[in-house]
Amino acid sequence: MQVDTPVRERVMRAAISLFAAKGFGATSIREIADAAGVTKGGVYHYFESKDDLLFEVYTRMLRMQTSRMRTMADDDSLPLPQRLHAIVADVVETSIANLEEAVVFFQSVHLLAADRQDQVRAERRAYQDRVRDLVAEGQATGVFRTDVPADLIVNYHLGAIHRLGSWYRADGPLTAEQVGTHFADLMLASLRP
Amino acid sequence: MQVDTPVRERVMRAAISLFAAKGFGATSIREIADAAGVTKGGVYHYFESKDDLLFEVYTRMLRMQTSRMRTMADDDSLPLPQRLHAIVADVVETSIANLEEAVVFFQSVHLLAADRQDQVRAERRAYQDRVRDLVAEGQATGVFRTDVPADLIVNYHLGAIHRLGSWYRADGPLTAEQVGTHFADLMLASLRP
Amino acid sequence: MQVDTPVRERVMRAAISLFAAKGFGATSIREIADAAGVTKGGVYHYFESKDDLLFEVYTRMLRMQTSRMRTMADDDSLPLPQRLHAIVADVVETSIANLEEAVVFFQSVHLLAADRQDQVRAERRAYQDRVRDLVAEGQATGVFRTDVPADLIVNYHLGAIHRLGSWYRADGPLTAEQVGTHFADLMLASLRP
Amino acid sequence: MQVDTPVRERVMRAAISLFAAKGFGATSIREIADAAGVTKGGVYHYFESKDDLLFEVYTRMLRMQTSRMRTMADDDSLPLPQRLHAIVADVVETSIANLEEAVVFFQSVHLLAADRQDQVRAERRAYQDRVRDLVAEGQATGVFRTDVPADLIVNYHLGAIHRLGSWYRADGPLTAEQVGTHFADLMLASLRP
DNA sequence: GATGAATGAGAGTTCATTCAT
DNA sequence: AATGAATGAACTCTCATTCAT
Repeated sequence: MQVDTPVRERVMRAAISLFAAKGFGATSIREIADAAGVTKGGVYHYFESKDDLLFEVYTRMLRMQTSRMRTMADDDSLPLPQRLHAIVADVVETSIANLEEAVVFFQSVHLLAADRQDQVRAERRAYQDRVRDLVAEGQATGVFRTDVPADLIVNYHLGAIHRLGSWYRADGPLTAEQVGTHFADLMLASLRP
Repeated sequence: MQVDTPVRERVMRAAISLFAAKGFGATSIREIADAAGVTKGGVYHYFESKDDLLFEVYTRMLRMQTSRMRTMADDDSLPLPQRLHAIVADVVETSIANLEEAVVFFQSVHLLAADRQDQVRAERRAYQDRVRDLVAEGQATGVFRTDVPADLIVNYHLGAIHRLGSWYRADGPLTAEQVGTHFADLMLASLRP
Repeated sequence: MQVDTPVRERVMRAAISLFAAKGFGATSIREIADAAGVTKGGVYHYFESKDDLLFEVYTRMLRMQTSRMRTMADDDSLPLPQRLHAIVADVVETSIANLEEAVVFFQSVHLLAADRQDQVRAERRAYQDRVRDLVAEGQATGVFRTDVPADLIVNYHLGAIHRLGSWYRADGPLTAEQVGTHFADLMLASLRP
Repeated sequence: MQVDTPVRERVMRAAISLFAAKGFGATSIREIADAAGVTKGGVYHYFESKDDLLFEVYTRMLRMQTSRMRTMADDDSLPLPQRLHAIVADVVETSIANLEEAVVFFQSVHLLAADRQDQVRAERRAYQDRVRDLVAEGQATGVFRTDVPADLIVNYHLGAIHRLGSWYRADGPLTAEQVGTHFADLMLASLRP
C-alpha cells in the first residue's frame, strides 16, 4: 500500500465526492483530475486504474468499520444487548461521518471488477456474520425473540443503516449521535422476546 | 427469451434483467437488443432513449405500489397497527415478486434524466409521507412510541425494505410471504410504546 | 412524370420549406412526413427517395426559369440591352416569388446524387451560356464594354442574383419588382462601354 | 497530406478541403481523420466537436477579411471611389487565395450551432455595414448614383463575390488579380451617377 | 393508397488507458 | 513526478429505406 502524499489524498477525495454526487460510471478521470487540480496523467501516476480508486473506498470503509465492530463485539465487559446497541450506534455514526464514502459504498459495488467485487462481498459477509452471531447468541440466551431468523434480523437492520446516505443530511434536524441512538433503540426494541 | 411475446414487452424485460444484473450504466443498448432478439434500431422503434427504458421501470413500480398502499392506508375497517402491518407485508411481497425491478429501482434513480429524477423522487416522497402520517397518527393516539421521530422511523423501516434486492434469493429458505410477515413484525415490535 | 395529387404536392411543399429552413441534410423524412400530415411510408409512396424530392426542386425551377429566359432572349422585337434588362428583372422576380426553392437551389446542389448533379449543372450551364451569348453579342455590336470577358460578366451578375435568398425578405422595404428593376439597372450600367 | 506539419493544422486543412468538396454535413469525422492521417480520437484531442472545426473556418476568414477591409476603408489618403475599388479587388483576391474556405463560408453558415451562427452573422453584418457606409458616403457627396438604395447595392456586389467559389478555377484563364480588377471595375461602373 | 414495424449502416462523441518525454 | 498527445473501442442515437399487410 502506497503512502499517502497530499496530492494522492486530494485525488482520492475528489474521486469520492464525484462518485457520490454523480455515480462511478458517470464520473470521468478527466473530471477527477480537474477537481483535484492535476492532469489525467497525474491521476494515473497515483492510481493504476479508475477501478483502483473505487476499490480503495471499499478498503478504507470496510477496514475501519470492521475493526471498530470487532472491538466492541469482543468486549465482554458489557451485556450483549448493550454491546449490540453500541455497535449499531457506532456504525451509524461512522457512516454519517463518512457519508460520501457510504453513498458510494452501497451504490457502486456492482461496478467493481469481478474479483474485487467478490473480495468486498466476502468481507462484508464476514461483518454480517459476526453481527448475526451476536443476535443468535442473544436468542440462545433468551434475551432476544426467537420467532424471527437471526439472518433476516441482521439483513433487516443493516439494510436500514445502508440506506442512510439516501436521506440523511448534515444540515437536517438530527445529529449523527441522535440518529445512532434512535436506530439502536429501534433495533433493540424490535428484538424484545 | 420467448419469440412470441410482443416485441416491446420483450425489450422491456430484457432491459430490466440486464439493468438489475449489471447496472444501468454498464448495460448497452446493444446487449438489450441482443437479449430481446431484435436489432438496436428495433429498440429505438419502441423507446425513444435508454433513459425511457429506465423511466418506465419507475413508472410501473411506483404506480403499482403506491396504489396498493393507498388502498390499505385508507381502509378504516382495521385498527391502525394492523393496517401498517398489512402495508409493510404487502410492499415486501410485491417487491419480491418484482425483485429485478426493485433492484433497479433503488440502484439507478440517480442515473435518470434530471427532470424525471425529480418526478420520481416527488412520487416516492408522497409515498413516504403517507406512511409517515400513519405512524404519526399512531403516536398521537398512543399506540406507538413517541420518543423517536416519525420521519426517522419511516426512513428506517422503508430503508430496510429497499435493501431486499441485495440479499433475498427466490431459492433461499424463506418465501415472500414469510419475509413480509417477519418484516412487519419487526417494525411493529420496534414501535411499541 | 407523375401527375400531382394534392397529397403529393403537400409533401413537396413541406420538403421545400424544411430544406430551405434547415438544409437538406438536416431534414429527415420523418419531419417532412409530419409537416405534410402523412406517415413516412406515405412519403415513399409518392417519391422514391429523399434525393428525388430534392431533384424535383431543381427540375421545376430550371425548367421554368430557362423557358422564360429563352422566350425573352429570342424576342427580336426589343433592342438587346432592353432584352437583357427584362431577362434579369424577370429572373429576379421569379426567384423571389419562389424564394424557398431558390434558397434550396443554391445551397444544396452538391448534395444531389452525382449523376443528377451533372444533369443540373449542365442545364444551369446552358442557361448561363445563352445569357453569355447575349452579352457577347452586345460587345460585338458595340453596345457593351469589351474590356471585361463576357463569361466573367455573366458569372458576376448571375452570382449576385443567386444570393438573393440570403438577404431578401418579403416583409422588407422593397418589392420583388423593385429589386428586379434595380438589379437590371445595375447590370446594364456596369456594361456601358 | 504532409506528415511533418503539426497535427492540428493537418486536421484543419483536411476538414476544410472535405467540407468544400462534399459539404459539411456530408463529411464525417472519420473521413477527416483518415485524410489527416490520425484517428478519430486524435481529431477530438484538438477540436471539441465537428462544429468547432467549422467555426474555426469562419473565425479565420472573418478576422482576416474584416481587418483588411477596415484598414483600407479608413485610409483617407485615397478618394472614396478608389478606396472602394481597392477594397473589392482585395476581398476578391483573398477569397480566391483561400477558395476552399470561401466555399465553405457561404455554403455552411446555416449548419453552425445556433449561437455561433448568430455571432458569425453579426460580424458579417458589421462588415457589410461598413461597406454600405462607404457607398452611402459616395451617394451623399454625389460621386455615386442615388436612385438605388445603398443596402441593395452592397448586397448585390458582395453577393457576386460570394459566389466566386462556384465558378472560379485556379487553372482557368484569369488570375486572382485580374478577377479582382474586373469585379471592382464592374462595381464602380454600375455606381456612376 | 397508405401504414408502421423493423433493419443496418453509420454518425458524432466519450473515455480509460498508454507512452514518450 | 508529471504531462499531454494519441489511441481504439465502445457508446447512444439517427435515419433512409424496405416490406408485409
